[in-house]
Amino acid sequence: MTSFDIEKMGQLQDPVPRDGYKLSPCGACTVRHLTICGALDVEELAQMSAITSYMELSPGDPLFGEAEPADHLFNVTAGAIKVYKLLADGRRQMTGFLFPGDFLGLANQETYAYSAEAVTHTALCRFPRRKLERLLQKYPKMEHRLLGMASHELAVAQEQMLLLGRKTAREKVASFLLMLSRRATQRGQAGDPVSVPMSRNDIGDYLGLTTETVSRTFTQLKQGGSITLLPGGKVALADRARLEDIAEGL
Amino acid sequence: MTSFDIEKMGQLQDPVPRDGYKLSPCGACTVRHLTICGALDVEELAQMSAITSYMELSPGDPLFGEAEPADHLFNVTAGAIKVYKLLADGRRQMTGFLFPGDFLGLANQETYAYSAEAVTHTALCRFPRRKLERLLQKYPKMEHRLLGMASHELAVAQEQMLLLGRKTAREKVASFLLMLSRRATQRGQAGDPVSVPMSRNDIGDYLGLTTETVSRTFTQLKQGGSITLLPGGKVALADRARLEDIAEGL
DNA sequence: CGCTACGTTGAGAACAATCAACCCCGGTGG
DNA sequence: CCACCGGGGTTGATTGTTCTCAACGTAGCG
Repeated sequence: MTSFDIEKMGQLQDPVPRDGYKLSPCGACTVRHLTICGALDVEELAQMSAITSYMELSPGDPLFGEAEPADHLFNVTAGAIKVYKLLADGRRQMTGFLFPGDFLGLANQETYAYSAEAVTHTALCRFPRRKLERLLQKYPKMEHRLLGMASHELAVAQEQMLLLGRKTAREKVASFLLMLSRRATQRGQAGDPVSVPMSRNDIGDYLGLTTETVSRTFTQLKQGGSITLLPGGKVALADRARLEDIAEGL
Repeated sequence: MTSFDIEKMGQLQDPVPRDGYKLSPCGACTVRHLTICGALDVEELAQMSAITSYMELSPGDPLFGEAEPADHLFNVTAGAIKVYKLLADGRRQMTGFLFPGDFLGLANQETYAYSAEAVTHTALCRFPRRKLERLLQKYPKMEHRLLGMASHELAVAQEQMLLLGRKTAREKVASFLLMLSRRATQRGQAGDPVSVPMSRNDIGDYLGLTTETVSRTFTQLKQGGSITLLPGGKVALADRARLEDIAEGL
């Protein structure tokens, strides 16, 4: 599915208000302040709108693949995207999960360095790379904002390296749940029962573990009283302080 | 040691030519094209020079620590820097090794997100953050270049996540040696015998392994005919094609 | 009403960690 | 001069966390 379908929005995690949506979607965007568009004045926003198209993805739909021409950049407005790299034999490393307000598609090369695929039903804004670059050139403020976002991504990536290289399974899972909770809070969603929309297998590929180990570790944290597993892919952080300690290796 | 000492330069890996060094060091900089300074015209370069100071570090000297105020940014001009994050109990994850032409100190926060320390005798250019930011504001071209560098760092970080999360010890070490070789070539140094200036322990902390496993894996690659260990911390890539295959998991 | 995908749990295997010994080299001081 | 010391590197024996292989339960869907 690549066209914008207002009727489906009701199913999304973060429904966008209908009022004036088609004419000025950015004006109604609830996650604008989180992303590159948050830096813009009215005129700039109008120019962004002019080059933006909208799309939706169903769970499992690919957004783009590694080594494809990097012709577009995207902003997630609802749902969740997973981003990953593969080895020749199929081993997969998730490099990130993206939620509303997150930006993706930055590529130094002419091709994407990773693949992206929808986790849930997802809505995105799409910007043609060439046109966005012209805009960045015209409005250095936007490029400045983008640099800030890239710096932040870099810090997150380094934190993830620490997790992958040096944390135990238990520490990894605790860190993961806290990360999801913090990010949900940042975009104004519930941080305590936290929504965990991705599969155990996806989580494993994000944490450098197998499905089975993730499952066992959830069970272990549950039996230790740190978390409660709720229906609908929700997890209650029964003892957040304890989870924080576990995540830090204490 | 924090002052620039021209007499010591002869000991460095990448001696900087003396001609006109003190007056216009940037003009003589051999790694300028690799970094932010490569985008500049004469006038801009003069302004960069005006805010730049120079420093040297001996092996083991700290450059800055995690959570310190991020008051400066740096450019490595000779030697090697290691960058790492720590867990409370001392577990360490190296997030990168920096060589001549590499840039460090980008921080979204007011504090550094990691620690940096010299591996070998190292020379750096130092830029006060505030002053550099003013320059970036004045010359958007510089900020554009910086965004390109940050995007590249991000791609490198994702590759490293794939390594940490999904590669075996053997694949990690092969990937590491090839990475060192490629980067040496990029900055115009020998790519085969490749210089490996850091300790086994540092390598382990970079690859998410222990010293012993790194050592054993070197031995194994040596006995398999893929590499030869040379004196002076050099490694010959006896069978590069085979190393490439190993690194990719084939 | 099966079928499939996902999650959980168990048993055993494997890879890397840990604990330990030893070597080599360079520096230091008797 | 040389014995001693300490750090880094290598190798060996053993342990242990996580992976692998396998079975089974459950929920959603055709």
